[in-house]
Amino acid sequence: MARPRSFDTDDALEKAMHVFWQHGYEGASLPDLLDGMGLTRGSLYKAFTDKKTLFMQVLQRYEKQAVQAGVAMLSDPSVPNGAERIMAMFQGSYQNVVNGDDRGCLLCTAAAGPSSYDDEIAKAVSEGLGALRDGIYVALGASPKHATLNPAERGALADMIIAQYVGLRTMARARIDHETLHNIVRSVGVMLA
Amino acid sequence: MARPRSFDTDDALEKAMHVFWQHGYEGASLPDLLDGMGLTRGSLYKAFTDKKTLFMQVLQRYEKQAVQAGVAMLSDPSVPNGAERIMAMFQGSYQNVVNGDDRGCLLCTAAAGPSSYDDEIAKAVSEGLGALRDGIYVALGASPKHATLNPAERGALADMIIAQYVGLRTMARARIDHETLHNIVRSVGVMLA
DNA sequence: CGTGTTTTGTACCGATTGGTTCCCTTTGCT
DNA sequence: AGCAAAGGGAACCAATCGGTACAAAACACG
Repeated sequence: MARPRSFDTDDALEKAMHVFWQHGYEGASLPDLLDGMGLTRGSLYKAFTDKKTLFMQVLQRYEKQAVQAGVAMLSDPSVPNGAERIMAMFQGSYQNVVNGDDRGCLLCTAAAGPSSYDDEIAKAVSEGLGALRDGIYVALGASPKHATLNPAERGALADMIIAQYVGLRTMARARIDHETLHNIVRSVGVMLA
Repeated sequence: MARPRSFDTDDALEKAMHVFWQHGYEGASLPDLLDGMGLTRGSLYKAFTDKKTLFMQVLQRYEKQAVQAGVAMLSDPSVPNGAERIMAMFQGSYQNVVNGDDRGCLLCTAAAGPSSYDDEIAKAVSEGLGALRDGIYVALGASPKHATLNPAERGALADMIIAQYVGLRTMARARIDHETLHNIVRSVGVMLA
């Protein structure tokens, strides 16, 4: 019927995700996105409506990708002890920093930023963190030490662990020294052991 | 010698702090600050050089005020059990939210924002959180259950608790539902008990 | 090989950003 | 009274913000 798109939408979205991941929602300017995605204004607006809509799609993608990866790790049956799965998640976050990636977590950055005034973003962030929390809840069920907790207590514990996770990744983004970050992970391990 | 200032510098700084607290560093525009501080561009730039310098002074003020208040609470001898002091800090943060203040913690917001690319801000944030961490460390020393920990373990535990604190306040800013926030505080209590 | 439809690139838009400059007023001190 | 120093207000600045308009280019289909 007409001229086909010369770029892959999914690929462009992936690139946009990395731009937002690094600069945050407000910190990512149109030129930043254009550069990172490798396309021009006309194409971006035709394909993604506007910056906010693009960010919402990026958030959705991040959830489907990073969050689901975390949830998968948290319900990995090849690690029988759920507490160890949770530890693996924290250690993975720390490893990211050691490997030079101190962008933190896109969701956590958005939580401190646009979530405070934009209801849509707040809702998406809340859902993403909620999914992670549920994954932790499941993992706790596979931990001998915590499986005996009643659901309310176990849920509250999952909420607390999510808070630790948000704290860790936010502090990583702030480039807090590695030793402190390592201590956090280590102490989480002690707490769950 | 010359005309004296018609506004109180300290008072203006206090007002600037609240503007930054609500909007974050990047989110606070000059007009926002001018309105909130009740002065004009000329006066602001003459007294505070520029936005960044103003923010650094605000950060310093926040440390001298909010952080020191937290540290004071954490070393309050009228509460003999240090763990209870830590709990009081978490409960205070939750109470803020219940009372309608969901601005979170200025330091935590800065951690997720400009700290990622501005070394000066990162340093100030790191120092502020460090002071709070040291306060927690001291409080743990006054907790029967934790005083026996060796210094390294106790320090690592303090680091972990700071991460929980950053997480809690960041999630508060993202307007996560009160029940979840309450669960976090409650579970911290269970953990420390 | 047109023709119609869509993408693409660019020029452009008004609004807003942080920051400067200027002039006038107000003050303190001699 | 008069001078020097500083404050206050507003006009002004270039740069950048997110977003739009439009013409040219590229493809699918008859």
